[in-house]
Amino acid sequence: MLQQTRVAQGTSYYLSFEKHFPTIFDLANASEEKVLKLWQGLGYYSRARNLHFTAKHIVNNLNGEFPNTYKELVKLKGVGDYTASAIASISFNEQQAVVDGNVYRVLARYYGVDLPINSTEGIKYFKKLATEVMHTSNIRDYNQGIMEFGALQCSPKKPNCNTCPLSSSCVALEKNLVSTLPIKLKKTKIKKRNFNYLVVVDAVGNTMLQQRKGKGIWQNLYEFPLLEDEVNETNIKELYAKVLPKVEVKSFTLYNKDAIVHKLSHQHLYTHFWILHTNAILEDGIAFSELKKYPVPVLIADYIKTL
DNA sequence: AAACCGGGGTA
DNA sequence: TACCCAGGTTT
Repeated sequence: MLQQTRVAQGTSYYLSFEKHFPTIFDLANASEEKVLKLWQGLGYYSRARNLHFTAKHIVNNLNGEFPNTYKELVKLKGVGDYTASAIASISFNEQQAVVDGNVYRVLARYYGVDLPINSTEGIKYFKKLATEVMHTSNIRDYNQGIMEFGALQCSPKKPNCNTCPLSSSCVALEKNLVSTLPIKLKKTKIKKRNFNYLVVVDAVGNTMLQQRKGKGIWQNLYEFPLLEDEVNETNIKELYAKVLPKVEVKSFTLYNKDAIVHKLSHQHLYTHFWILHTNAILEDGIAFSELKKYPVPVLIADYIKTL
């Protein structure tokens, strides 16, 4: 749950999961829709699907017994090197060094390592370095300590070098490289997409949602029928049929003139909502008051709130 | 190796 | 605006 997510952001979700799923059996027996609903707003939804998959795997194939070694943990879907190391060391006292974003920063600065932390070579190098320098006498406290040190003392911006107990032997501080380390390879270019959501209102005031399938963002979450084209007041009358072939629409109303820009880490979504009134009665219509039961992206949840 | 996958906080 | 977050999986 905390992968690429601040503790402060994830805490309320953790408490919610703990309450709804007190045991791994409760999680395994839940529907994916319920798991995604409770995850709504946290992002990186594959984590929720992987968590759910792994809960079912442990219940059905591992006799409900949680793996207790790094080697077995890292086989679980959604569990990589960091998570396996964290669980193995903190929960089971196994000698495994964790390397999260904090540890990369502390090690890169203290030892003056300029290998990119997101390169294949860098990942391998830092794991080896972390393993060599770890304190084995109390691995669980050491691992949590170095992560906390990175979060509070050796922070990404404006680290507290003037009060740092390691300042006398920190290579980055000596060479004036604190602000340049760690080095990270450039991220990929952000793509722009045009989203046009069709909010149907039928004769009895119901609307409809569709579930996102296949690859791409927001897998298995719900949204209004989507047109990903350049849509305007004129061509909407033809284009809508691409997603709503069976619905006869009597009026098209653009809800927001200026695009709502929803920013993901790798995509910017320029979004328009269209209200489509129809005299028909939708077969799979949903009352607007029922929309809150469905797991939806923040973009959709924010729109529903404004209604 | 590079791309993909969210949302929010911070300087 | 740019960067980062108790990363992992897929292409």
